[in-house]
Amino acid sequence: MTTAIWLLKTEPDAFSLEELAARGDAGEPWNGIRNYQARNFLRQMSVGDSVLVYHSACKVPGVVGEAVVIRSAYPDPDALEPNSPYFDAKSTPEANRWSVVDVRYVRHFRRTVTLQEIKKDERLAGMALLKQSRLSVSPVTEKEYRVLSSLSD
DNA sequence: GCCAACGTTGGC
DNA sequence: GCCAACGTTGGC
Repeated sequence: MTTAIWLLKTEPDAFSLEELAARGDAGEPWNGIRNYQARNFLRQMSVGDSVLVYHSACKVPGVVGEAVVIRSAYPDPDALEPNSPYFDAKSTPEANRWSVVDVRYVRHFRRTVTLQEIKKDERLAGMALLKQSRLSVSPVTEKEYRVLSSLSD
């Protein structure tokens, strides 16, 4: 099957692309997704899918680089952990509502493609990121990916 | 820090 | 099943 491309948002104050880079080959579980639409996209991800990493709620929001899916969706253990900020009282080991995928760092873009630039570029006008600004996991088309990559050089 | 957008919850 | 109240996201 062909590999898909996704955009994942993260607040760099909480977890940045730099921190993902520091995890090396082990990668990191992309946890804490607590929105059904975002979760459903997580569940569609396959090993090898590309991930664009977007920094939100920061000085210059935008796409900062790239990662890759190294483990497809599995139940999010944090949902069952009472001390976790992501604890969900309605989830049980038998019926965990939430999923997580593991991702590994690939590269930083030479330069950040800012939200401002994305909004200005009519080739990116269809991006799910713009249509649903609060969605933290969204699909990216091949064409959008090519435009974003070229803007990052 | 403000506030618009929008998802979730819960009473009825 | 509707919808008001509430909470969260995230740009600015």
